[in-house]
Amino acid sequence: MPAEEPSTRDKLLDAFETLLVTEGSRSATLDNVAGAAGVSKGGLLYHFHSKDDLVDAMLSRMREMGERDIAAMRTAPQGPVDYYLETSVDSGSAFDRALIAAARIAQENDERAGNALAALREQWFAVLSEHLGDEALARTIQLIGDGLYFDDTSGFTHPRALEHVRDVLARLDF
Amino acid sequence: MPAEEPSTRDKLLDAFETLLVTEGSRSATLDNVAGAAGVSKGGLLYHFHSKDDLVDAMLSRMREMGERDIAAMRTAPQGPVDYYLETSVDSGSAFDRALIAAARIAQENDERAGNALAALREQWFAVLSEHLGDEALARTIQLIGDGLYFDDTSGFTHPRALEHVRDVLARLDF
DNA sequence: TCTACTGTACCGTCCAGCCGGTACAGTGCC
DNA sequence: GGCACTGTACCGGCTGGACGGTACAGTAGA
Repeated sequence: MPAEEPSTRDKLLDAFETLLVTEGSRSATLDNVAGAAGVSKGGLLYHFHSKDDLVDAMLSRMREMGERDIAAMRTAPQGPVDYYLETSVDSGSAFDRALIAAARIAQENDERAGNALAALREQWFAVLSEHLGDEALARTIQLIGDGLYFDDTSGFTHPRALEHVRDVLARLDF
Repeated sequence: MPAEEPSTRDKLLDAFETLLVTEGSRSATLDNVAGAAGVSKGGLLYHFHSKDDLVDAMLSRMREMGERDIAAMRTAPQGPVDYYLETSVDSGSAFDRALIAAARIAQENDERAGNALAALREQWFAVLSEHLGDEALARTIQLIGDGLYFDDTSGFTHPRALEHVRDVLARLDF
């Protein structure tokens, strides 16, 4: 089937996230978001009554994707650890973009974004910890995942980072 | 000797960093920075001709602290690995604050900040890699450090994170 | 007719940067 | 010592533009 054209509402959320990720929160203005989505400012404010509304909607969409991600992690054929690490290297997926966007919002002292991210992190940790039966190792792997994320979002990505991590983790044979 | 009162110039840089770290780049306006430093906006602009100037000065100060940090890491009694991990858990030091502030600036697509951070990271990696003689392990440890940083700056800190990392690294007996 | 917009015209506030001024500690010179 | 002047450190009012948000009239398609 042909890829369905996303709704204007989703295009606006996509544009908001993309601006946050690629240019930071100062560039994510209503005018810029509307422009990037190919919509007028009036059109944006038709769908979202305020910037806060836009943030809420973005976080809701992220939570939904988060639930699907946790489920996928639990049932991943390569196991949760490898699934987690792989998806921590920014694949450019919609979920990754949403996560980074939420982190940007959280940095501006936004509790909603902070809480949403914290909740997700707890779930990831729970799956890792449950699977490994080793809290220290689960914590360490989550830290490595955080590092991979941080590097990607800061432009410090090393092409062989994931390979190196796998190499080291293999020595621990858990 | 009594603690010397920092110069107005340094107070302004401190205030700029603190605002970036605690409230994000949107709050780090010239008015807010001046106010937080107990100076008028005119006073701020006497010392720094523009916001760009303020960023340049902040990065210069960070680079100086960075050189001292790399030197300290090389000669640390507990070894560079532990030194690196310990200082990755935000101690609230001036250097930590500068690093986080620079990361915030870098997120707004600022090449100067991005390059300054990248240069520092290369040096940290070089010391780790040299000391360990193991690129994969050095990379992994740097990722863990990045994760510790990311968590701290995002409010996700786990009190026993460092302890857990030490536990896992001990199993690798390098 | 209803939904989903466009486009324009605003408003009040915030923001970066500019500029005229003030205070005051020196410094050179008669 | 007295005067003229310089440089440093700062104040605070102002401007032009950006920003979030409001209001509303119009329109194209289902």
